[in-house]
Amino acid sequence: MAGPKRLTQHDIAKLAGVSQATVSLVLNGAPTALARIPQETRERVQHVIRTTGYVADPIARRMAKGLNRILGVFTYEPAFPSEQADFFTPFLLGIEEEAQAQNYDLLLLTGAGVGKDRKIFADGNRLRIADGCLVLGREFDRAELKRLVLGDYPFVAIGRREDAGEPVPYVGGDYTSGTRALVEKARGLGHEKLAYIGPSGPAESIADRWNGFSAAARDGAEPVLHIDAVDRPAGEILDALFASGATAAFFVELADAVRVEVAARERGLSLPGDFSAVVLGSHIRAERSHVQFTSFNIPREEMGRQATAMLVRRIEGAAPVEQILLTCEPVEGETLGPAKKRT
Amino acid sequence: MAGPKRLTQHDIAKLAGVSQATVSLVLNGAPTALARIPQETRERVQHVIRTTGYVADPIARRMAKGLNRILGVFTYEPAFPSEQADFFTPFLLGIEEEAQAQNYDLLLLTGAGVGKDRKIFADGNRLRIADGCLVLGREFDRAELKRLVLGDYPFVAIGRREDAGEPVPYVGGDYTSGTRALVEKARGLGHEKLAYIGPSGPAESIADRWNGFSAAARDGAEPVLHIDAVDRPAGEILDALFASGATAAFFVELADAVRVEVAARERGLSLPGDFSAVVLGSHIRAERSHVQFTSFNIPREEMGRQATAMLVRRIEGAAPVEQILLTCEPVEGETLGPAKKRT
DNA sequence: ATTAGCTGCTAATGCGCATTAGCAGTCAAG
DNA sequence: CTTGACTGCTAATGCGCATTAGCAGCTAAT
Repeated sequence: MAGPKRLTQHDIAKLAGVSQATVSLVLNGAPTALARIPQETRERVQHVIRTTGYVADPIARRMAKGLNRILGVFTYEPAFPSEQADFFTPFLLGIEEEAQAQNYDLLLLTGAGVGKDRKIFADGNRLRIADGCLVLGREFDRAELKRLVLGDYPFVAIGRREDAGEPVPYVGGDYTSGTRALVEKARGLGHEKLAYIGPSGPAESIADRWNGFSAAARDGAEPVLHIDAVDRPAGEILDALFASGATAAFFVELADAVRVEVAARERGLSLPGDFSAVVLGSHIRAERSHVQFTSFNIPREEMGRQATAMLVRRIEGAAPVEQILLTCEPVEGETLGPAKKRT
Repeated sequence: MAGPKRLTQHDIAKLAGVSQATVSLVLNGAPTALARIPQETRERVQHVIRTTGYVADPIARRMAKGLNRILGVFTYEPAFPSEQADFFTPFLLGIEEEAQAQNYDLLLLTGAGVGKDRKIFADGNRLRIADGCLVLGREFDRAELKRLVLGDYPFVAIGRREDAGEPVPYVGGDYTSGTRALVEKARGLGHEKLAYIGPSGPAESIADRWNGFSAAARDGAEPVLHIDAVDRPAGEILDALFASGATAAFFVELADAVRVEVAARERGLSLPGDFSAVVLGSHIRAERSHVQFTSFNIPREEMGRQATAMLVRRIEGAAPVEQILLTCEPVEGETLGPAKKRT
């Protein structure tokens, strides 16, 4: 059933003419213990290890000591499918980088459920193979999050998360401030009637954008339109936009902005001449559109890096819960201009 | 962080007034063993389990069973940095999908060396943490491959590999046939003088394309130009192309084809009117060019899936070495047309 | 000569579970 | 009243490792 059986420390011990305990000590004994094993013996053991390619079984290691220098990465959606890949890849890049720097390996938890129905705590919960775990995904299962928070397994979320019983450790992007800055910029350019186009789900990332928008809009500008449904035809959105008298439109999704821009162009309108458009987040694939939208940047790689560092801190030092929001720098772009006077 | 110590079967046993073994049996004993535990006892145990919320520690479980259900993924280049991401992502997608289906987790080996200097057997090598391993990358280190093949650690390469001491288990793309088909198609359109533009390294993927090209070209068409160096200016390549009298150019790298096409357009030439161009492989990011080149598709996702399945077979059943080449379907494109008569 | 201290190792134990051998009791058949 | 079969459970072991206690042999100091 099981393929060729693994080498064990016992095998190494026999080959080196020592005991299993000695092999373990050579491998990772405390300095005080190591000092009592002469150079000669250590080298003999090391040599056998090197020639056989022996590596300690992570499961056993974790069993005995509780740590194995492996970080789990759990994604609520499969990480690589092409629609998702562009979303997850930058995070993974940052994570991989930092993990390597900290000398941890990454265990990609494929989850038990198929496709969309992933659950952390599904069958036999393999989570604990790793020393700790990063959790990412657009939508979190609140019940699972709560269970995680209340448990004693170290984890860090990527993306801001509301308290779930207790505060959730996370590294997120400061969408609220990013959005507010853009709204203020628009106001500075004379925009007084603003449209908000995007979903309004319970997800924190969505809520933050909306909060930033409405907070900034309230004092100075006027939100005149809020289109929730995103599957509406671009032409319809455009119509609503003009009917409302808005001079600037804030899009949560780049895709919507692109669609609306295309529709506008077809009508002979241009941005930002006829109206301004702002996207609340960085473009995943900028090259798909030839328009460089005004927006803010989401520092995904940096989020991955910092989340990883935070997780390691929690694993190694039982650090207190931290919550970090990274600044989302504005992206100048070319779709936000002075407000056009309408009649 | 603070939490009561994890419950163990021992705790459950005490609460239910039975032994640890009984708890384990109730939880997942063989039917024959279960038959000997009366309903009443089972219910008592189940009740305690339910009220305490006990869940078996998956680590200990795997430890006892002897299987980790972890697949390693080793890449010869870091997988996520953006230049590489487009290359690796489709493979990873397939791998993740199949791993999930087979209920394995993925261990991404971040590699010891940073950047280009990755080695599988670098010391501190954590390869064997996993039950088996997938190896991918454009260029393999032959010495390492040999060591892998001769060892008894289950692995599967992605991409065809020459024997290295013994046959290498792999799942690759059939570039030879893919290339041959395209050459034959060109011949059918009247192309008799063909150019081959691309490197000719030792890598199997490169060799296969060249073999397919020269085999197909030999009977019917005539290879009249072979440009190895790829860093030459596009204009120069174009000059050489015309000087040779070739009516169709076969590019190994999409990037070269794009450059040459741009240069041609600048000279007022058009494809496939003035000459035909064929790319030997699928476009990683087609949208970067507005020209849809005639080429063949590399089924990267499927390669990932099948390689994963093959690896699982080897791990679980010690299956014999398999070598699979997947068909690379032609991509019609718009750059291959009838040969133009030259003077 | 005894003690104390050091060196170079190893035996033993436990992590939480799965699994097997087997014990004590009951009951029916011979 | 003995044997055998069956019932209802438990003790014991091992998975591969980390870790601790401690043993035997030696030297230096008292």
